[in-house]
Amino acid sequence: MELEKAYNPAEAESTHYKSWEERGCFAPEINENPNAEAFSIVIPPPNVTGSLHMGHALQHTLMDVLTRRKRMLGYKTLFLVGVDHASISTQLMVTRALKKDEHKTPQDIGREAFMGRAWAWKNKYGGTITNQIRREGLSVDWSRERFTMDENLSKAVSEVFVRLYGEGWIYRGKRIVNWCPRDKTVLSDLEVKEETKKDGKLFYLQYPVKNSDAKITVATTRPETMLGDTAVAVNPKDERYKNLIGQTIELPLTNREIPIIADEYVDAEFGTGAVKITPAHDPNDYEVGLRHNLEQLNVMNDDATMNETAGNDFVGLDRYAAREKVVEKFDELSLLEKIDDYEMVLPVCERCKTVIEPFLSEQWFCRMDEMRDLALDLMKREGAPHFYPQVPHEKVYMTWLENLRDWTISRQLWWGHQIPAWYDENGNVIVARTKEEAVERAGTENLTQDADVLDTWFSSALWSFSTLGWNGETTETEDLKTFHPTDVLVTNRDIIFLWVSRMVMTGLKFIGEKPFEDVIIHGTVLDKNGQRMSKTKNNGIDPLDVFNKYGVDATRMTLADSATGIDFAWRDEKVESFRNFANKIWNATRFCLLNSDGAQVDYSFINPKAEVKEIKQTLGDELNELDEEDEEFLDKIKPEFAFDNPKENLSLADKWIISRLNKTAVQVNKSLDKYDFHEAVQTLYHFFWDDFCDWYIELVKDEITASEPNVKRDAARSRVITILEQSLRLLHPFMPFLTEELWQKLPEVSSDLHNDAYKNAKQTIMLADFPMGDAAMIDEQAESEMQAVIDLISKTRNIRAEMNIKPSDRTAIHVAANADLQKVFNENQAQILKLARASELNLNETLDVPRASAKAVLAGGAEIAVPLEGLIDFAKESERLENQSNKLNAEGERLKNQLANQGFVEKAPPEKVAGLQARVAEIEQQTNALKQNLEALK
RNA sequence: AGUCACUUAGCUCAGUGGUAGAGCACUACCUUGACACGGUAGGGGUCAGCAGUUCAAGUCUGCUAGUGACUACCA
Repeated sequence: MELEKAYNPAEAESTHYKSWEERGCFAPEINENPNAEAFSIVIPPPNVTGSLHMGHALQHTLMDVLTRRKRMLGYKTLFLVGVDHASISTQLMVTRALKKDEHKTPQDIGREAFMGRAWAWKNKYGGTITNQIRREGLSVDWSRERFTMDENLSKAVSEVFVRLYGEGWIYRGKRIVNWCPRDKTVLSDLEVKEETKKDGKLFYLQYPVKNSDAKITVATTRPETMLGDTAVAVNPKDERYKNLIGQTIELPLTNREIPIIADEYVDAEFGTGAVKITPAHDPNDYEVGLRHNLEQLNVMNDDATMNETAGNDFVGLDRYAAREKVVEKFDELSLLEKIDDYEMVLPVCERCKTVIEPFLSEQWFCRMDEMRDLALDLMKREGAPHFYPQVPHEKVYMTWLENLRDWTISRQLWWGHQIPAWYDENGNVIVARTKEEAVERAGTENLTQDADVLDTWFSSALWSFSTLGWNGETTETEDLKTFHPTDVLVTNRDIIFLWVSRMVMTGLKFIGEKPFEDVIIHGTVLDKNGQRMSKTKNNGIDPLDVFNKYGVDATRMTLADSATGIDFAWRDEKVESFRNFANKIWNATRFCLLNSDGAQVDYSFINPKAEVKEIKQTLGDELNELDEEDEEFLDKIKPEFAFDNPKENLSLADKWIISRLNKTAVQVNKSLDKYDFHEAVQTLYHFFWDDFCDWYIELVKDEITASEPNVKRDAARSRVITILEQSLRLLHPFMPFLTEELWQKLPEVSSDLHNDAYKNAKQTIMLADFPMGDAAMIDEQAESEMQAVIDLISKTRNIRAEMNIKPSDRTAIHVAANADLQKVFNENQAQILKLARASELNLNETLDVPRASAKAVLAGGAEIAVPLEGLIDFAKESERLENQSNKLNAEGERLKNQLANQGFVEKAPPEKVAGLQARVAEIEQQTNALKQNLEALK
């Protein structure tokens, strides 16, 4: 079988996902090992109205990398998927559609009909993001897909509400809240953002003092609220106003009289030092009002138009129109002192950017003091959840908890979980799980349910356990026992408060345990100019476009490579480089497959433990009780199985690549265990491209491309294809599609390489054993010998390049080296000749070459010379040697200075000093050699 | 205002005490039977600035400057 010349991602992406899903590979049930440890992760539920953006793609990639690796390692793995109901945005969309299609408002059709439309909308359009999740290749268990408004999850919401109410942690009250006049609902503090308004104005209004000619001037940015003023406040220490305290203001435009009061809250330095107090329309004024027993005059409707209380002149006007009119009237009355330009910051609705109106209304609140203590104690007690990176997130999280205020949980919407509270004819509240329960408790059928729904985050807060079956009634499901607490949460820092902290609190409160061990907070994907992506700036990058252009795997690699916890600017060039990497993997495999006749994938030559496993299976139980490392065990199996010692048949290149492979596997596992995705990607990239493609394949090329079949050739083919197979496994969590596509094309993988937990393992790489790497297979001697060979080849190539030797011209290489190195070079002569384009390799103790030679020094005291009669440019060669010499000298000087430092020699660790001394000796030897070579040119 | 992060090659970023790294871009050569989405060999950085701790600082401490984020307040 021959592969196409270049990797075409679309093909692989269109077939494998379906096949994985159909075979049930994503469900934990695929794991048939009854003793398997569990690994679980829940997706931060995206909005049902949403579509995939780069932040999702990043987050999802990281979760999938972790999940796929754990699954391959034999964990019983659950990656739970689902979306939340997004109360506000869904309601907005459905309302918009209703208006467009039927010219009706929600009120026109009523709550029940509206809910019908909303569900229909959800069923029709709500699948956008879930389909995109399939496109990303996420190995999520679709059989456990959840929605926050599922029956069971809704039941959990009611249960939690009822219990918290019962304990007095939920209450109803009239407070100043953040009101969005467009959505006509209250919002929590966290859903309010700030916007700077540069062209704001500060209005100075004069209020006449009763029975006096005096006027007191107040400064305000919102003159229309003066219609609801119920006092003017000054600082008690402010000498200017001391004698006015206790007097009365005749409030213009109204026929009301309001007192002048003293309150510490007033900053005498700001504005005029006198503040109008509007308790119903400002949170600070509200507090002042409570302290002084002031009336709360609400002058607005829920759409921010003025109501009757504002007076006949203003009723029905929008707040901004009312503002103009108030200012006009003050001007007419000559009570407008002045208008200053004033830059100010306005609170706006996070979703629709409408300016928030502080509004006095009756809402449901969740008390956070005791909830917060649960989370604080957990951190103090066991440092959980552990944030990655710990700095700065842990501190931010703790500080926020410490200053936490009560949470407004009701919303004036229909789409969502209707608050499980009923009112009887007398207005008594009955909080119950169901209407039946409420009726029973109230003793009457005549009950009205609270019209409001709960904040979407209230249900998201239960996500870690409601998704696993908890609903208050059922509290111990198999899934909860197996998968809770989840292992790790991957999310962005914007929702540490909105979601992470609340999940911790509810988890502790209702399950009695933390919802997750670790929390990975990833950075934000910025545009190429380092700006945040936003709809208003229209600088967003659609992950789907990137998938289409470069492939899903390349995108995943890019995101994983960038995941260091801090923000990063998106670069198309980077995806391009990983697209190239995917193509490199494709072509390396293509080459191996072109030379794969007679080859088999067999791990035994690189991992004796795999052999042991096979032997154990053959010999049966008697050996299973013995430790594999035990000498008795080894003695017992050796004579029975006189397998060749495979290591003795291996070339230096083989030993070297086996060592590199094991180092890579060890490193990748280590990196992923500490959630260092960047390190894992870099390790894999350089192993595959530099070690495997640039060196190993080149070193064994002649051997595996031999046209005549023979045992040696086929063994070499097996080795190269096995290394390749192992590499694909290591890459699979990052690049699932490409690796599956290629893995399917490899010769059959021997059975002992599969994971016992999965009966489907032979059909898919995603259920193959993930290579852990074996420290015993790391061969430092082979690595250093190979390094010498690489050094020899590279230096020769350098000479050839610098001297402009045509690629077709072969040159001789003379090497001076010690006996050990000579042996290494001699054994690898064929490869050296090929890769250095040399005609002959002369090995000696010393160099004896014509003057017309280019030379270089190697590590370990070796030197090389390339005779270039008629080709050498002596001036250029001098310059080249000079350059090398200068570089070495600079380093040597630096090190010698360090060694000359008494303090260094005395205080630095001895091995450091010895290392430096050795390096200095080598540099001296090499510079001497270079000097002699230079002399010889003259 | 407070808290925090960031500042390393032209660009995007790794690198937490011991000889400055990667990818892209750049230069030269190469259409060599896996790959031009490629190969080979190169050039390029007083690690924002200043001071300190240390035998030794890109790395630790303090200050300064710039950039960004978050929290609170803003009559």
